[in-house]
Amino acid sequence: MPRPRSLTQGQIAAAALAVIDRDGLAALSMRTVAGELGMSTMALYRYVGDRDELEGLVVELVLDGVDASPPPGATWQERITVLAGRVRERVGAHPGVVPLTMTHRHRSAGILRWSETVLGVLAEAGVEGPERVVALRGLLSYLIGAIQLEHLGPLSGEGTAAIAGLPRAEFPRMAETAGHALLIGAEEEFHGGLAIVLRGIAART
Amino acid sequence: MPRPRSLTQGQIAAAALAVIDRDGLAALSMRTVAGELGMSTMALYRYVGDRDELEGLVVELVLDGVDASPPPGATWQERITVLAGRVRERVGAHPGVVPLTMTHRHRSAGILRWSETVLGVLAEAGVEGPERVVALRGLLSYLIGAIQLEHLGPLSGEGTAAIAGLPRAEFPRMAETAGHALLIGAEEEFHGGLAIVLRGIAART
DNA sequence: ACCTGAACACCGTTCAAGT
DNA sequence: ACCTGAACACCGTTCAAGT
Repeated sequence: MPRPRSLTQGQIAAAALAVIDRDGLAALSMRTVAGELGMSTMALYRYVGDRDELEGLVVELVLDGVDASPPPGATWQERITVLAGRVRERVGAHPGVVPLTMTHRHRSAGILRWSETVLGVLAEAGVEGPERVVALRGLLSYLIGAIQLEHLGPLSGEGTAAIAGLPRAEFPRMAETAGHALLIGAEEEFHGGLAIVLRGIAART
Repeated sequence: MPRPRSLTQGQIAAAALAVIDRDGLAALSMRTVAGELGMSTMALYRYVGDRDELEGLVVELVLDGVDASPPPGATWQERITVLAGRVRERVGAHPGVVPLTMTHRHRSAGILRWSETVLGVLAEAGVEGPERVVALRGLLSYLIGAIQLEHLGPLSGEGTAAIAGLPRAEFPRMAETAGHALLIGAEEEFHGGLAIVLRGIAART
């Protein structure tokens, strides 16, 4: 652990995030971040152990920006929806960091506070014990998958193009489904899937 | 597109997968794969356009191994559970490729056949039209998130350690939940979350 | 025609040297 | 004490040359 002087770890993270937002994740390197800060490459190592830690700081910066305060909403379903939407919007504002969020997610105190709030709402819904663990992890799994699907899935329409070119005889349902898929926006899709998970939590045996 | 002679793209993919399985994803490079095949680095470019395409071939090799045939099961829920389990097992057998599956998923014809089968089961369940699109994407989102959480989440217990060290006063629910989480295995967690999604699909309005 | 090695422009990181 | 640039061991990929 180095002892920062002229800069804070937060400023390092902000510079790295600026590089990612402007030039994409592929452009992130110790050299580009140092350049963004107007310092030598090696000076970075005074604030950060290695590249992995730098990535962790970026994820922390993004996820700490997620509002973890008790959400509005008449029902617990509405409140969870607000909470899930906050993560989706925050991460969606920095799509370049999406591939980093999975591996470095645990470093954010903000996302832990967010999880605490989610657990509180689940408790209000009457979900207790191990059932609540499964509900939280299920919710988290959906959230992670949905956000990745939204931002890394199509890759400039390559996926939908592949499906469109499928032989109808062999893939009758996929062809039919592709037609419907065009009518559904990302927002609607996300909330439709989330509604499934929420109904599943509500309809517990 | 080069014209392979002595080797097929499948053999290239198998060599790359062998490197990943043995030494991890970080060890994957054009040089190590070429070495695995006993050929010069540049000879690889006769079979593959670039590194990105090589990664795509590996994902294809893994996902094409997913059985897409009509699954056994008395109810549609059981049949979807079997289908989801096949993906989880196949990917879980090669955890190093997990980070690659998201970006290259669309290249696999096997996963398209799998999706076709899933859509067929959803149709048997009476899920139709845009609702079926949302159900498939929701299921896929859960599957992606759950598999990633299982294989990239803790990172050698770092995550659970972070949660265990949380101040109880500020995170009462997380502390309580962490205790329950220890009692639940990965298998149970996966199927518990999947059951939530399936109940949500069944309980549609 | 197929394959090769040298070379180029990048990486992350180490280390000895500067102030 | 803090910061620097050269250097090392890697990358992916280009290209001219070999058979």
